[in-house]
Amino acid sequence: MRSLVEAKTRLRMSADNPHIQSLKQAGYRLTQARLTVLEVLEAERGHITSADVLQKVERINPAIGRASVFRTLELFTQLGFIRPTYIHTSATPTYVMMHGGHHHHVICTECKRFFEFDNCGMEALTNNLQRELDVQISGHLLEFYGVCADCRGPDRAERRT
Amino acid sequence: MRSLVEAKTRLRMSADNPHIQSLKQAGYRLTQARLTVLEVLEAERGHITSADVLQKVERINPAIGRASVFRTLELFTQLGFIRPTYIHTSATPTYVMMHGGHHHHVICTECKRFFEFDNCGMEALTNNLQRELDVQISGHLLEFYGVCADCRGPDRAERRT
DNA sequence: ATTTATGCAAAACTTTTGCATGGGA
DNA sequence: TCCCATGCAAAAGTTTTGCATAAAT
Repeated sequence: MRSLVEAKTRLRMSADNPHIQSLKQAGYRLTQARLTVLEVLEAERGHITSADVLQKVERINPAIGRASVFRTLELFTQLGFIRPTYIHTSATPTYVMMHGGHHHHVICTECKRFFEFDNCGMEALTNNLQRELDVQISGHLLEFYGVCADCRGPDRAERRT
Repeated sequence: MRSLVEAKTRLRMSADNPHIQSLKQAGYRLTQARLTVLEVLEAERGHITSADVLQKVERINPAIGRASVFRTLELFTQLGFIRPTYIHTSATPTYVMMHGGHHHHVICTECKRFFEFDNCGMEALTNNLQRELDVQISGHLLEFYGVCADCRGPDRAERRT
């Protein structure tokens, strides 16, 4: 009881949080597991592996079980809050926050660092696809792959590693 | 020996296959494991889980081991032939072929069917990102999420499931 | 009060590793 | 011939399940 209020408080009042609103509207209960996972995701700005979520959730509230964390990640994925993507390994995905339903980044294939960006200019394409495929589109993920300046070397030489 | 020739034959002569060329140029050997995984990926048009690759490879050549299949999937990912993406479950990724370094699809979040498309119009954005972030970009993945016509119901009613 | 969601712990999978050996160049 | 890549089998992780109980509405 008291912890639940605390969790809500850490999320800066449920009324202000759009994800909490969505959860409620979809008929899901505001539980500690869900609020804590949400808190962790928002604190990380949404780039985090399941293992990290697990670890951080446990740190905040050791009473929350592993299974609930996985169930929550799946629920949040279904609701479109987050999207799993494979960055470091194919064994476990990295979850990214889908702010406003979309997310864009450039991943360096060498060092795995990533750079987020806005202004993807997908509005026209979204509209075209909706019309042509008759699909009601709610969001998208756009990722670019490349090699960052650091990994290409300090002298910009295009050396092969 | 003989099987290797057979594997190459099934891939319609190595000389014609751009992936085989890339493998060679990068200094990797053309082994049965690699050629067979490539064959499976190309036959599936590149949408396939690791479990499916494992199964199909074993059907073609039972002598190829599990570990080699995973090692090959990782290698192909590094080389940019394929990209792991999350479609059905978080337990295992689905690999998509990155033809020409890129891939685009729309996934129905209800039935998980997907629709591929071309003409993403990413050239301008790619150039901008290369300049602004100083990253040498080699490819991209663009996925849209939505609900397809079938899942929205036959009468186009926007019913909630 | 009613259910939904949970925690637990085991089971079920998936992926990775280490090392001797085979096969490609 | 050389040494990269493999197969094997075990180890290491990760995710899921079943069920009694807690807790959110």
